[in-house]
Amino acid sequence: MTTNELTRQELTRQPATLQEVADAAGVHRSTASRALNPEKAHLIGQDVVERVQAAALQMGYRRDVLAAGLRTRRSRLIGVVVPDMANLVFAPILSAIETVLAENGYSALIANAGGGVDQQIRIVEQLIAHRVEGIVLATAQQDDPVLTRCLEAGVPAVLVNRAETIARASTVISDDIGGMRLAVEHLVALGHRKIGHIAGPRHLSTGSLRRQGFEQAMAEAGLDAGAVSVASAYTRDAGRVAAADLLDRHPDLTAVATANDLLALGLYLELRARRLACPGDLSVVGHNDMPLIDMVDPPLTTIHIHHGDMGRQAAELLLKRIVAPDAAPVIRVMAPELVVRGSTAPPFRRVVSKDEI
Amino acid sequence: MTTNELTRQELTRQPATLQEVADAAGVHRSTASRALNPEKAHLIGQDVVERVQAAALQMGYRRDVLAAGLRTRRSRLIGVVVPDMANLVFAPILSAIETVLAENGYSALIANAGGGVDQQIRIVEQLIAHRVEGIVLATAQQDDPVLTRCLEAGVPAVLVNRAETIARASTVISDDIGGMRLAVEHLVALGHRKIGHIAGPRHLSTGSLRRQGFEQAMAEAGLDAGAVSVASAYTRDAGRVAAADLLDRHPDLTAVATANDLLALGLYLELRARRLACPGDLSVVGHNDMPLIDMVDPPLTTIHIHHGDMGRQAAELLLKRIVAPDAAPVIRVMAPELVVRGSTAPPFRRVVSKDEI
DNA sequence: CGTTGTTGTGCAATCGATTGCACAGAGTTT
DNA sequence: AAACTCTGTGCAATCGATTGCACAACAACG
Repeated sequence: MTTNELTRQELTRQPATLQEVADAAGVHRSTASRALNPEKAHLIGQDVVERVQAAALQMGYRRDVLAAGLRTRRSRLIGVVVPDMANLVFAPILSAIETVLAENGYSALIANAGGGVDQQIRIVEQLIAHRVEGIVLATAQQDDPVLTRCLEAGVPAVLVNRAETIARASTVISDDIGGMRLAVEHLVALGHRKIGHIAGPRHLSTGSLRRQGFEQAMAEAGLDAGAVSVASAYTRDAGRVAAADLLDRHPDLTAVATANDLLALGLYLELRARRLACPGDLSVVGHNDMPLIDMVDPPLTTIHIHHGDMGRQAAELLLKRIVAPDAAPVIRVMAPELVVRGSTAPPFRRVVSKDEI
Repeated sequence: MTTNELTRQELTRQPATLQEVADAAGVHRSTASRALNPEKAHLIGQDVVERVQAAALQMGYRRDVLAAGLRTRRSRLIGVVVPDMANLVFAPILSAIETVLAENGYSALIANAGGGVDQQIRIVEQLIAHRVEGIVLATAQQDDPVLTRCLEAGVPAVLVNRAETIARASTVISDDIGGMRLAVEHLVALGHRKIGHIAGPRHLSTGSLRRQGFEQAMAEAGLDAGAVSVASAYTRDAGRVAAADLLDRHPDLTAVATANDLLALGLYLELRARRLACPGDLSVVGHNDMPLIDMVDPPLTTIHIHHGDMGRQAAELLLKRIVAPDAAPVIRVMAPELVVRGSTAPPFRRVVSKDEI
């Protein structure tokens, strides 16, 4: 015993174990376990509960989540997979998810999945190996193999920001079609008729849905939706490339609605290079309203998405799913909002406007 | 046995256990364990190793990190505590940390610690309960109680971005004094003499060090460093408040060096409200070079910090510390760089310049 | 041929907590 | 007084993998 005392003394670091607390309180460790668990404390005599709690407090006891998890099969861990943490759009989503999880006693295991599907699968396997109780995927593609893997493994999963066409899991997304409609309607109301679109990658729901939204809204306005250029990724550079292509092919455009703020910034770059003014020569609408985008020059008119809310809802849906794994998938569509800033204005009537009928 | 088979059949989801793999390969589970561990596979006959690996592969076996960790006391988890994940400065740091950890077989348990010290302590306790093998703190204050707690608990910790005056743990920071010197020297070179400073909170190392840097550089240039206003937090709003105060008290300033890009943006707001032009009436230098800051109007001249590198180094230091816990703390100071954009210019000689000698 | 080494496997304890079941003792009913 | 409930605790198995130690088989040696 003395030896034991000494050892514990030496390694002050080692946290007290349940057994030790139980010994200190003079009860069996099972009793201590129950006394320390609010859900089961009623099974134990009031005085004993207090004695155990006092001992635990005094010894600085902390339940070992690992050990407990082994037995209960509850790790209190949630995996979160994002394509790129450095992408500002995900910052508020992640932040909100983490907050909700923490409020519910969970911790977030966050992983970057910049690489391809194989890397994503590896990451998910890692998460599963850590026995996460659920996974939030912000990386979903059409027929996502990663989601398939989660489903196979029986790990509850929810999708956020990007969706699949067929809902195999609960999902929280923005109304991408509606958002694009807001953008187009705004431009049409300003008097634009020649409106182009810089679309996101086809395999991402945001890319294809927003493009659909563009085409629908244009059709409803009786306008031609032919001026579309597809960016290869949601980056400034890809946006610039797509913008150059679009402007080359359709020099008569007076406005462009883009699928993403970064693409809009790429367009800004290209405009600057061509010495075209925004909104003087071309009006631009972005999508997402990412942080700081209100400070660019000119301040970008864009579609605001409540990313924080999306993250929060995704986390809540996941937690619900964990307690009721067999409920039907829920699709939550968040309404976006148009935020008018300085990048849109009525079209400038060019001198060479005789070619307009 | 058949019952067991059936159960497993029903719940397809349950991953195979080591025991089952061992049974399938016709060996003891300890043998299977060794065969599956590259470090110990040499102890086992070549043919057996192959048989076990084949069985494992075929049954989709994944080592249960929780169970293994219980025995080995290695959770393969690293805690990361940031003040605010939504703050763009931390995005690249987090991203880099996660990448390095993943490369080394670790996962990142990331937690937001927006609240006060008590919340931070709670979070650290949570992390410890999850038996993290190390912690990265991006929240350090002077005499940080959180760090104290980590040290007590014997959990290796490293500080990133913010430091303590006395180095109790390895730290990776930017050369805050040097960075500020770059800013001041740049302004002086442009011809500015009346230079102000918007400082960050005093209890953060970045706040006090950058202020020191400002004062030193001004002294070296033989200028008066009296025009300083302290912001209550690193936010745009706090920056604007401090800016208003500074401009009120020192209407003759021709340039301001701020301790942070967001503070600079706050200053932009205040300038706009006062109908003052930047850089026409006032030159502004930021600090950090956060994402997108090059797109604001005017593009902000700022001090670039290699946040990704900082994150990477912090993660590497932590991993080293885990294998050699008793090595002396290392302080890694990263060199920042001046990035000249559009917010700085030579001072405008005002008409009322007769009061200059 | 007996002894000593090597090599490859199996056995069983262990990590720390949870939980179904057994059981002792007090209180209630017939 | 026997039979029966409750209540509060203890016992021991369990979660899944790791590892020190024992031991068998076989080779090499004197």
